[in-house]
Amino acid sequence: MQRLPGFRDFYPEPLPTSDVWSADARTWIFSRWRETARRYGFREYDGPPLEPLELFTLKSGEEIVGQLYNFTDKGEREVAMRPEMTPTLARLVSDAQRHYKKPFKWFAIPQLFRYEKQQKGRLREHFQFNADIIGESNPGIDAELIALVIDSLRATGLTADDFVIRLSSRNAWQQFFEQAGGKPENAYAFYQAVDKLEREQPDVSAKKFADVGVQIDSVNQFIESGQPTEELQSVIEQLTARGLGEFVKIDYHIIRGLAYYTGVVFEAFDRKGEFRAIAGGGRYDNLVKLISGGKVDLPAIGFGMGDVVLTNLLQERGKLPEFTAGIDVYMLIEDESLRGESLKVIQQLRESGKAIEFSTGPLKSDKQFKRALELKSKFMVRVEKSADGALVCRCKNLQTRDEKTVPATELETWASGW
RNA sequence: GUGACCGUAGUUCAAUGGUAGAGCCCCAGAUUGUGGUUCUGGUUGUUGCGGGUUCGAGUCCCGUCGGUCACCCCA
Repeated sequence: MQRLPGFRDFYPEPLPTSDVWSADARTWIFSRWRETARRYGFREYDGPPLEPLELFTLKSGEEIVGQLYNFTDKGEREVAMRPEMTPTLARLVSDAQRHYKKPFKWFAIPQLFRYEKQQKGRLREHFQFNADIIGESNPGIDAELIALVIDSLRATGLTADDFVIRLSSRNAWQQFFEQAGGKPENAYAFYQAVDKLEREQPDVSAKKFADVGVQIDSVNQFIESGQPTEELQSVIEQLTARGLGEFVKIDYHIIRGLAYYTGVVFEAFDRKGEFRAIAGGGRYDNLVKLISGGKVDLPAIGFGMGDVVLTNLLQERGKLPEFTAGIDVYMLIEDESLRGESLKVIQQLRESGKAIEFSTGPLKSDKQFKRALELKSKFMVRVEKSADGALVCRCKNLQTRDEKTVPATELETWASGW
C-alpha cells in the first residue's frame, strides 16, 4: 500500500531510502524553533487540523477551494484540512484577545495541507513554524518579529553566508503606485504584476503594468533605487542595533501575493538562490477585523517558515547533525546466569537517566559487541563475578577503548561523572 | 488542472527485441578473540499495473498509477 502522493513517511535514522524523511531531523528542527521562540517570549498555541471550509473561503474567496483538501463530513458539514494557520489564529484572537495584554506573541507548528500537484520544495503537506505578534503597530514590533526569523534560522546553524531576508513594504509600493497615478481599484492587479516581475518575460510584465497605468521602467527604477522608507529604515536600524544588520536587505521585488498584507513584507532566501523562499511574512493590520466580522480590530504581523525547504537547505549545506539512538551504555550479557544481575544494573542506570540498550535474549558476544558499535554507544558494560564472588562491572569506553572495572554498587556514581 | 522526462531485488544500478544480473544491505556459518577485519553460503523480482504489436517485450506502442521538474497558484 503506497502513501498518498505529496505526503511523507518519517523514519528514524539512518534512513532506509532516499524518498522518506528523517523523523530525527524533524524533531531537531522543531526543537530549534521552539527554543528560539521561547527566547523571544513567544507562547505556543494550536488549533484543529480540520476546520469549517468557510473559515478559509471567508478570507481567500471561493477560488481557494480548488487548492484545499476539503470534503463533506458525516454531519453534512463542509470541512477542510487547514492550508494555513492565520485564519485559525484570527479566530483564537477574536474569541479571547481580552484575556491577553497587548501586544502578545504567539507561535505554532501546525501541519498544513494543500491539494496541489507536488514539486520541488512543495508537497501536499508540511509543517510550518508560524509566529505572530498581535496588537501593536510600531516598527519595533516588525523588527522584533524579523529578528525571530533570523535567529530561528541561525539556531539551525545557518549564517549570513547562507541566507538573507529580503525586506520590502506594501506601504512603499502603495506610495509609488499613487504617485504614478494608479487607481485604487487597480492596486491589487498592480501588486500581482510586481510579484511576478522576476519570473515573467519583460514584455508580459510591461503590458500588465501598462494596463494599470504604470510604466515598467519606473517600476524597475524604483526597485533598483532600493531606497528604504522611514518605516523600513526604522526596522533596519533596530536590527542593526542587535547586530543582525547583515541578514537583511531592502528588496522591492518582494511584495507577497496575498491581498491582505498592509505594511512591511519580507521573505527569507538562501544566498545561492537554489531554493524557494525559506520563510515569508508581513503585516496584516486588517485581517483580524475581517475574520472576526468586525468584532475585534487589532494590528498584527506574522510569518510562516516551512519544514520542507528548510530541511532541504540544511541537508544540502551539511548543517544537520548526525542522529543516533543516543545510547550511553550497551550492556553486554555474555553469561546468561548473570542476566538477572545485569537487568538490575540496567534498571538502575535507566532510572538515573541513562540510555541503555542490550539484547533481551541470548546472543553471541561478538554480535552484541557489533551491535554496541553500530548504535554508537558511549560505553559497553559487562557485569562479572570477581574471584571473591563480588559483582563488578567492566566498563569499556568504545571511543577511547579504555577499560575500567568498578564495583556494581558504585556504577551509578561512576556513571554520573559522564 | 496542463506539459516534459522517468518507473528493473529492500537499496544503488546493469541487461542490441532473444536464459533477468552485480555491488551494498539483511540472515546464517566460519575466522578474528582486549572483539569494528576477512571469508563462505543464503533469502529477495507478476521488470509499478493493465492492454496491444511480435515467433519472442524489461526493451516498441496505448492507457493507468506513482516519481521528478516546470507551469498555474501560492502557505
